[in-house]
Amino acid sequence: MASKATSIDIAYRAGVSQSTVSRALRNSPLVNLETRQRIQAIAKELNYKVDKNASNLRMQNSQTLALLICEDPTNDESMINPFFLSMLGSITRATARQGYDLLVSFQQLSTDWHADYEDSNKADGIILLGYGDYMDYAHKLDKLIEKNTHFVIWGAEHNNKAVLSIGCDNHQGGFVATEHLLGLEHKHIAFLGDSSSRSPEFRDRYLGHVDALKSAGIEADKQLQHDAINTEASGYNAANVLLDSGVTFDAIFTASDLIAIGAIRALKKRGVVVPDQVAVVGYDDIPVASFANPALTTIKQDTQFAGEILVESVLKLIRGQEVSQRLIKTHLVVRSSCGANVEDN
Amino acid sequence: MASKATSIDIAYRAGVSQSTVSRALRNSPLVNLETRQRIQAIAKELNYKVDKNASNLRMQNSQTLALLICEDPTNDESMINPFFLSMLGSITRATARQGYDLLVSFQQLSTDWHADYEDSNKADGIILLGYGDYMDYAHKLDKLIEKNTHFVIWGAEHNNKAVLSIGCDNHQGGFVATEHLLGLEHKHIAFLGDSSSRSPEFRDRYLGHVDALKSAGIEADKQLQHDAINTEASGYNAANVLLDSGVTFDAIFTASDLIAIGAIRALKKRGVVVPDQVAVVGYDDIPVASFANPALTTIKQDTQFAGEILVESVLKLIRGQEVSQRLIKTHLVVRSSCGANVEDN
DNA sequence: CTGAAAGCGCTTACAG
DNA sequence: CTGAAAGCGCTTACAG
Repeated sequence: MASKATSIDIAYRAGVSQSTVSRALRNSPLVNLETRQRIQAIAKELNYKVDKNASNLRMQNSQTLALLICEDPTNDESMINPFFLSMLGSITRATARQGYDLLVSFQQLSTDWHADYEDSNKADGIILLGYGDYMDYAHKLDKLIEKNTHFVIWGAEHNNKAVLSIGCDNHQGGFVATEHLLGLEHKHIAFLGDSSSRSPEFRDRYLGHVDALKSAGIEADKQLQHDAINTEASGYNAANVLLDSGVTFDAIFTASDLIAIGAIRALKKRGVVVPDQVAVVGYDDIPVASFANPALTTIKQDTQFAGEILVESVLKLIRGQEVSQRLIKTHLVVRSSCGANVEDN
Repeated sequence: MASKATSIDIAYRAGVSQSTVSRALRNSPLVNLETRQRIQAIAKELNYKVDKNASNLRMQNSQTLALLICEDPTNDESMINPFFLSMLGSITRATARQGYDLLVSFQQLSTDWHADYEDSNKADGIILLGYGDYMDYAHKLDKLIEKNTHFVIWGAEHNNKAVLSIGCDNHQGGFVATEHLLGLEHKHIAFLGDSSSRSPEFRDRYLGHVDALKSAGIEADKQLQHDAINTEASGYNAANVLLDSGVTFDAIFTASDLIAIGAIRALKKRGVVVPDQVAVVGYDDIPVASFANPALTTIKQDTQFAGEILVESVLKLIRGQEVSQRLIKTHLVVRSSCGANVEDN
């Protein structure tokens, strides 16, 4: 095949200048309608596509967004957080809908970020997805701010007010989940998940949990909270620690579905029946949740909507428009692991 | 912040020409070592990054690969095939390791492809991931070939020999799965999944299944095969059709894990105990497989390795090197749904 | 409405 | 070892 057609080739065939071709292809009203259509027809015939590198270089933008997914270093390579994957899907679609391309990259928190996408003019803005330990990369965010990078981060509100974060209302999610368990007459509700400021999202879910208890006149018992990171194995371990502690509990609210699934495995292994003896509520509504046994009652985050807001927000940032923090409402998905419903599965 | 530093800024500070800066930054031995280091230090200080648009325009390549994930139009938006997601992870990593960036896009089979990535110089090559109906996009592939695009497609070997495909050995996978069930004394093994040429991967799994039966002296019974596409719902329906048919069977081999999970749900609903009354083996080893109840015995495709081969292959294509079709071996993962193992869960 | 020209920020052949 | 210069393929201000 001959090498790619350029605007000069079209100009030659159309008998006009290259400038006119460029204008016509961008559908400029400056160009005579007839000429414009003729040029567009030739472009189509030659299978011409504007060279993005040339165009971007000239326009000084890239019409591209970068998505950085920062994984927990503890997760093994193949096991990507399913929640992120769901977000990835909706972000990709939202980006495409806005006429942008999406550069995707997975980053270990430990390693140096290739966050130079914007520096090298490969992307106009960056979306950060991370569930991990915020402390570890706080200084990296500072660097981004310093460099005046356009970026949004998914998750809890950040200490640094210059960081724009979009996230689900974790406090509300924790509140609703616990409220649901309380409504089912559970009094001793354990919480499995990190409650420190190192995991702001988990912490907010915990605080929502505590507030729901408080509303019911129950004081949160620190003995019923055990740390866990977002993996099945960690949930399994935390549940065992809880069981070994000998403290009485009739329900568990976990900071994530993965933790819940691990906890259920631990309970089963000890012969504890879910939900009859212990009710379990998870968080995220990952695909596995509905296939778990029993099917997991959980808090659903609307990833579809979240992806749209995330993309819309970076775009606003890029355009210099006003943007603000935003909390997305979550909602409860009742299945059978909480004992409220034994229809499914 | 001041606008981005360019090589001219560095040249000015270093008291050399812009050409020398460019050479120094690419670490050319042509530049005096000392000068080179001085220039690199200044670049670092200024936080300089080569402008990719300018560089790519000049070099006529983009150091970028595009990944097109073509979904089944039947799947709802949020439910992306988990197997693809796993591939996405490994492809992203393999791409990064090779110093390339990855542009990701989801495409409905129905709509027109934005497969103009390479045309517009945004990507040097394309990786196509699709589990769907090959017929539907055969002519789109023809167009890609015609345009001399560098692309690899994941999946079964393609009729058109000009198409480079990399895939797992579906025939072997089907053979091994069936062999395993036969070894467990199952004689009446049903197959759930499309066996037509419209789904070449499913068809190959079916053919492997048939050959394994043949090796055991069993003639495949067409009454035991029912079509299903790659969704849980379709598996559920197919299993019901099978149950309604009244034909005897003691095991089911499904063309995918999602189908298996749907089938198990149908069996449970009818009071059929898995694996005691009917053994089930799936295909893919998606994350859900190990959490299913009972945990799913399945055929694992090594997505890590597959991603690497895929990336390596497009890269070779781009460099004009020799590449050939390639089949990746699969292996059996024994869990409890086949009755061979009741340890887990 | 159209064309000639400048320039986006690089890389590299050419000349020294 | 270094510099001046051309050129990658566009977009757009300027002049007509």
